[in-house]
Amino acid sequence: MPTAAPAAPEPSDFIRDIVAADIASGKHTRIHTRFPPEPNGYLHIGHAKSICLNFGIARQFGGICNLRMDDTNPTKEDTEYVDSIRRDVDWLIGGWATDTLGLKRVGADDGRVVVADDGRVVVAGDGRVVVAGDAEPGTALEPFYASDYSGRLYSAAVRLIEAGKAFVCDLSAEQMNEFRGTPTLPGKDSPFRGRTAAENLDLFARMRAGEFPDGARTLRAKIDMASPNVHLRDPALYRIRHAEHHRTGSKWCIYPMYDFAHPLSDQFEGITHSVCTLEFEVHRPLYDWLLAALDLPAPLPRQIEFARLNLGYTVMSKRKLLQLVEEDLVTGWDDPRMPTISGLRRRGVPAQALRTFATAIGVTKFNGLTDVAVLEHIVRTELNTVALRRLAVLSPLKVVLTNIPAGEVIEVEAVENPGDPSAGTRKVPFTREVYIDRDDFMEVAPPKYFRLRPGGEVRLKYACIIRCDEVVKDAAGEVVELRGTALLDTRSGGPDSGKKVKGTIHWVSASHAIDAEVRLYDRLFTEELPEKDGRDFRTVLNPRSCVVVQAKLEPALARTVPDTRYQFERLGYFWPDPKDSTADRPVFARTISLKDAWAKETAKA
RNA sequence: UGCCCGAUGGUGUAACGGUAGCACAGCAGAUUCUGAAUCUGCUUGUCAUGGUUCAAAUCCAUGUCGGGCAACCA
Repeated sequence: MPTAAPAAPEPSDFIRDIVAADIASGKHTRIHTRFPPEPNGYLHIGHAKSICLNFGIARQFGGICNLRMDDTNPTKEDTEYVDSIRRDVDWLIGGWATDTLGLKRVGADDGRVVVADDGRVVVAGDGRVVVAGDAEPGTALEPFYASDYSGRLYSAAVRLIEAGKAFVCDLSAEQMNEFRGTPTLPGKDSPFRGRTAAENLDLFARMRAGEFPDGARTLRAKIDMASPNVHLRDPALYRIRHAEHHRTGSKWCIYPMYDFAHPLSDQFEGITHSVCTLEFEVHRPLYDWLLAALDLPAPLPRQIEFARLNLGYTVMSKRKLLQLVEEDLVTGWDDPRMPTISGLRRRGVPAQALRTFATAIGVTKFNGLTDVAVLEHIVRTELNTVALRRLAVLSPLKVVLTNIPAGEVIEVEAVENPGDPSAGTRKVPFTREVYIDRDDFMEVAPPKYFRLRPGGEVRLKYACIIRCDEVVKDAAGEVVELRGTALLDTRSGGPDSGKKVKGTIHWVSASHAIDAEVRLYDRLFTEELPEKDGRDFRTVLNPRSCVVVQAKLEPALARTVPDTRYQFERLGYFWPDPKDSTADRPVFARTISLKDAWAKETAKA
């Protein structure tokens, strides 16, 4: 295994500045963040940014980051998503922040996370360690679930009612919309706003008991219908939903809203910094109001917002990704063209590359568009250091080297990784008949073309220089074969090995090559902004986002090592598709192409 | 047009009242048994206008532009 890159300096951003200041001022003596996805879709690279931020902060400040399923809407959530989220988080932070992953003992619920005398985080009243890295071996751990807090959330709502700060409202959804006013016009008080605490308590209990149908009543905060912030205009806290919840089953028929459940979940878990995206900025006054209204003890969690990731040549919202999946525009959530974490993983992108990317793009409140070239560059850099070099021909053109006797096998030595001598070398068979890529031969070539042309010479990497003597065509005039001479004295290590030619190309021995399907992935969309000016992103799908070819590979590729990345020399980084590749029928996926200065040159012309 | 937030090269980000830096992209060259990698060099920026100050990207005011907010979603 190559040694890890030297430890990068810890990142710095305005959120980490706040965290550091809160420690310096003594406001907090420990740091606790959380990553709270709703299990209604797969995680994508935007979530990766958030994961790296939240776990990165925990790591940097010796704290913990809880994984919490924000599952307060039974109609949208599913255990398939819970499982995928767990997998993706484990993979992304594996070996990096696993020690900071906050989980809880399976079944432990309604537990307040507190710090014990020895500094360990435990669930109060339970006493069990909940940090994954600290857990006793064999302890079954699971993420936190907002739905586990149903009981305590309900109690908090009751207290709010008792304090006269919440009321049961009989307005329908449409009526509530009318009463809310508009951003420019103040709203009107609900006619049910004046109900007594006793009446509210009774009604809320009956809501819970299932006496009313869906939508019949809500529990609302009593704040200010004239507030310029519409989220403060007596927002709904609980709604009636007679629905099966993926976790609590039919135990509850009332479910808390995000604005009610989230700040309280944070507080229950002892979260110190609740980091979320910009669209929740206007919710922050409500977040703070709720914690204050319940008179909860300091230090209270603080919500901080940052800009979500926007990446070129892709779409990012769960809704659109779901659409791609449901309309079979891709093969699934883990299609290697998807910006999902599972898609990127299957594509062959290392977790470390995603982490490096998350750090590289920074954290601010500016809503920008990140150039996908940054991601591509980081993936190449990461792979370049670890990938084993291999020879592979994607579009084979046979070359017969007439001066090599049929049946003779010349073993040439090839380096595994030029940047890592310890990776060693391997033998590659070189014979009379080889395949080269069609791109590496031109019958009529421009002056700056360095590869093979009639009468020209080129070096076969690791072997020797060859000369093209004859071009064989079929009836249609297509080039079907080349015949040439191997200049054996120019062999690597041979007497004329120092001879210079402009070009060096890759090749495989025709008789030794193995056949394999190779999937050449490219950007999913042809436009950097798929939805620019309101256009339907489906109209700019890249028809060449997955090009499948039958390739000829050097024999060493018959045996691949799990989790190993390969560079097909001069082409790009590849690895066996973890789902579809078998020993009988190898399937390789291109993670990313190599930079191609020649392609750029020809594109200019 | 009510409230909230933001604005630094093409893109993303740093500079926390004192030399506008870094990365990507781009361009030019060196090197190369990968037209990769590596190495050199270069181009390009503080939204505008006022104000405070010895000194402003930074503080203040106004404007401009961009984003967010009116689910019983999160």
